Amino acid sequence: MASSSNAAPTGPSTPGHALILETAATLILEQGYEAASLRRIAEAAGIQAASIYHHFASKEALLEAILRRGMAVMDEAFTEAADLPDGTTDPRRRLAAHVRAHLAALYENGPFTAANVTTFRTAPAVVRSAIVPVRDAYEARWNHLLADLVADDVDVRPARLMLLGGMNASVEWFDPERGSLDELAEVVTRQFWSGLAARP
Amino acid sequence: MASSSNAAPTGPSTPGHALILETAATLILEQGYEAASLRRIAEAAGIQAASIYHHFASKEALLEAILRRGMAVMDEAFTEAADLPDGTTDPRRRLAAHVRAHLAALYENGPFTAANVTTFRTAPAVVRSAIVPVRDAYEARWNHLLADLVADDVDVRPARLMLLGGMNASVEWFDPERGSLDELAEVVTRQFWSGLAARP
DNA sequence: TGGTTTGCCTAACGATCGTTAGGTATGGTT
DNA sequence: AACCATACCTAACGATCGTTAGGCAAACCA
Repeated sequence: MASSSNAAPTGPSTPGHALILETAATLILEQGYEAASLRRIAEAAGIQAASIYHHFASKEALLEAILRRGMAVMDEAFTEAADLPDGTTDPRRRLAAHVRAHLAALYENGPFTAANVTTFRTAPAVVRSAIVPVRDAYEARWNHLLADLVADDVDVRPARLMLLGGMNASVEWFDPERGSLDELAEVVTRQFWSGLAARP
Repeated sequence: MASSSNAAPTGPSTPGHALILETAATLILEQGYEAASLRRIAEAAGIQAASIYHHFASKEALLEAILRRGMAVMDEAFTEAADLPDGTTDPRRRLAAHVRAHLAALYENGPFTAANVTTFRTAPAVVRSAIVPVRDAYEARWNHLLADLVADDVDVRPARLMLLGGMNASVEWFDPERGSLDELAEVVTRQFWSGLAARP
């Protein structure tokens, strides 16, 4: 294999390149990968469909670039949440910071992260297997975090799946224009950490 | 309007009709609505694409029938879980029964319920708005249940969204052939009811 | 037994899909 | 001034899409 890392090749990042990427991510998020045709993406970006091929080798390559960037955003958010301003070790605080970071990535960084959540499952096999290791790495970071917060003998994987599943499902109902991201993060954290029974 | 209820028209339910429905649900769940073409569905069912139109008016009508049936399955499961054998009123028991029922509907009743989870968001607007009231009714039942289990002044809606989101997200990783549904239901219930902090 | 309905078929329609070939204007390099 | 890569364009390719028209055989009803 040519590379031993999952690092994104980032790409040229010229204005045209970035515009296509952003437009495609928006439309794919809204309509799904198959329904968002290259002609519709091109029209929304103000260019011709064939011009996309100057920047991306295929529609699948375009999707992979979108998903890869979405994962990169989430990974950066996790990293930033990991070093709290003061050297806090309070488990609930640390959890809250990462929850807030994941939700922020989902809603503040354009459609890249959200497209990751909604499109991955039905993406072409080639694309999916290219992204799988990146996904696994991100989920492993969550596993390590959660394992760090609770007793040693707890299997945190089911809890992680529920937490990420619950947060990601919020893209179906949460509107950052109408609701507060901080409130959402607080509700999610409280529910996940203390459960429903402990609710005041 | 012709009807004032959300009841499913059930349909003729002849063998051919049912086979198409089941085959289409499977393929749409696997590949998504757009990617699952009528020709592929027909081939998997052993008929010709045009023959589908003898049973369904359009591809959209086919999808709507699938989603409607999925919702019906979930609704029945909820109803059955509502009357516990003994007249139990223990909140956690009641919650556990409904969690188990929802997960069972997701995994034991073919691809109809799962297709509902994965396909709804990007379904054609006509189909989506036809299903929305059915969805709302189901979610309202959960709201009432949860409100019944906790103190009166608690807003249970965020908790419900996280619970259903977490359970539905399990279709991306849980394999009923390999894992126990009862165990999954127990883990979900415990996590949702008591939170991570209370975990032994 | 003749007529009608049911359940599928073949064949084809126009539209749209991802993709390719080849051209053109622009802007920097030598 | 000659050159060349960049960033788009127009035009078209074969394939596939949802859908329609019309036929044919078996089953049901009179």
